[in-house]
Amino acid sequence: MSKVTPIAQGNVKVTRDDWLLAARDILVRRGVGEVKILTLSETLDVSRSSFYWYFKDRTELLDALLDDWEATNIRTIIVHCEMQASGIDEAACNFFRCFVNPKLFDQRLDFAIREWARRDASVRSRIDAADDARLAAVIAMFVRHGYAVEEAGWRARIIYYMQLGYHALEVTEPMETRMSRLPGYLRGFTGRDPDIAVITAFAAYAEQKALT
Amino acid sequence: MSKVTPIAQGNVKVTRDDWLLAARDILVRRGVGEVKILTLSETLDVSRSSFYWYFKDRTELLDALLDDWEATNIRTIIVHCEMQASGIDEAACNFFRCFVNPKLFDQRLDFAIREWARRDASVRSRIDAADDARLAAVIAMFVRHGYAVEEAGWRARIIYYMQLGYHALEVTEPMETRMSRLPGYLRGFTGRDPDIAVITAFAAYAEQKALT
DNA sequence: TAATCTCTGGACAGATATGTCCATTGCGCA
DNA sequence: TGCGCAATGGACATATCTGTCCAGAGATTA
Repeated sequence: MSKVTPIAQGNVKVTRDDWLLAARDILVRRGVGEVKILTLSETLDVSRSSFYWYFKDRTELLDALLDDWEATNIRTIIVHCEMQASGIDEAACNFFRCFVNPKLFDQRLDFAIREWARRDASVRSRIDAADDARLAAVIAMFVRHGYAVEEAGWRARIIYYMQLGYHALEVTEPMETRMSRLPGYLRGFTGRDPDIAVITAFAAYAEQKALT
Repeated sequence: MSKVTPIAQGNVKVTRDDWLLAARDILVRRGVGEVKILTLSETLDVSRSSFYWYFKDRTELLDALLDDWEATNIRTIIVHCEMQASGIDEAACNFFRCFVNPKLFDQRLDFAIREWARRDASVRSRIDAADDARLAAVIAMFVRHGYAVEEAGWRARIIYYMQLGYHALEVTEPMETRMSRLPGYLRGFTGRDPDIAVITAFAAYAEQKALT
């Protein structure tokens, strides 16, 4: 009687995706090093051996996580840069909206991968390729709106770096505080989303004429 | 004869600082998770027990690394922001020079700490405090050069984020490539240092009048 | 020379991972 | 109802890392 239903409450089967999701959660919150089969099996309330039915070994799981990341965080940015837009301001807003929407682009996942890359050369080269591809898309966006390639490359780097740095901080201050820091001439834009602050910062910058 | 001189070549004593330096090296290159006493003892070619003479346990070593980081990477930025300067451009250059000089500010160490913070709340609060202190110094710099507090806070964030993002990428492209991407009107500034590119980018931006 | 202090090596115990093997459960289907 | 297979649990072997204990090597000092 003490072992009637091992699959107690949920009675739902643990799928490959469950392992993957749990792993991704740990990856994001604690880093690759903490993605351990033992830990995952405990959160899923399943024995470790079950893992080896779905995956050959830990490496196969990690590879799947990388693929998952590429699907989420690369294509999205590129697509958003290529969206139809009437002017550079609108185009830039497309870009930033995707960067800022956790359903489209998971910045914490992105940083978890960056950390991972520091100790794994193959991951390093994959994220380098990702950065290149994204940057190329942003550059193309500027070029499409009339900037010379040289100038476009420069501007693309400024906003891309700025956006990464913004996320690197994992800014957690409440919306009101952040809003109150905005200069008056930007506050009109900020009704919708706290992170729109970054968008408007760039939009204001982009409005400037190139220096000569 | 097989064990004559255990302390083979160097014959130099392993000091507490040796442990600390080795640990810091691993921390920067591989992350906290890889800072292991066993690994360190192997690189130092000494038995593990020696470690416990200098440190109570692994935690004490990690605490020491945190203190080391605070001494290196916080005070420096603040001091450089407070340096005497004739105008905002010169002041900003002071700020960026320190950010860019690995002897004054180790950005890889900074990111290693950020990664660590993701899985340790106490580290999280220390790096949050560090970011606050640095940002406050940059804001003060702008204020000292005539910007209103609100505007200063805004500008400080833009350059601080941008600088972090620049480092997040661990940019490794050769100097010529990077230089060739600079727009002509900036290229005049770039004789001295590859990373001056970032400085001039900001300097150009800072020259702009506030929008109204 | 002898006593003392600093530091190190090696043995031991215990915690935490990974991966393998195999018996067994329970669901879908003939 | 019973068969077969997808999926799981539990035991086992092994690796890696931490921390403790203690004997003892070397240098320093009395």
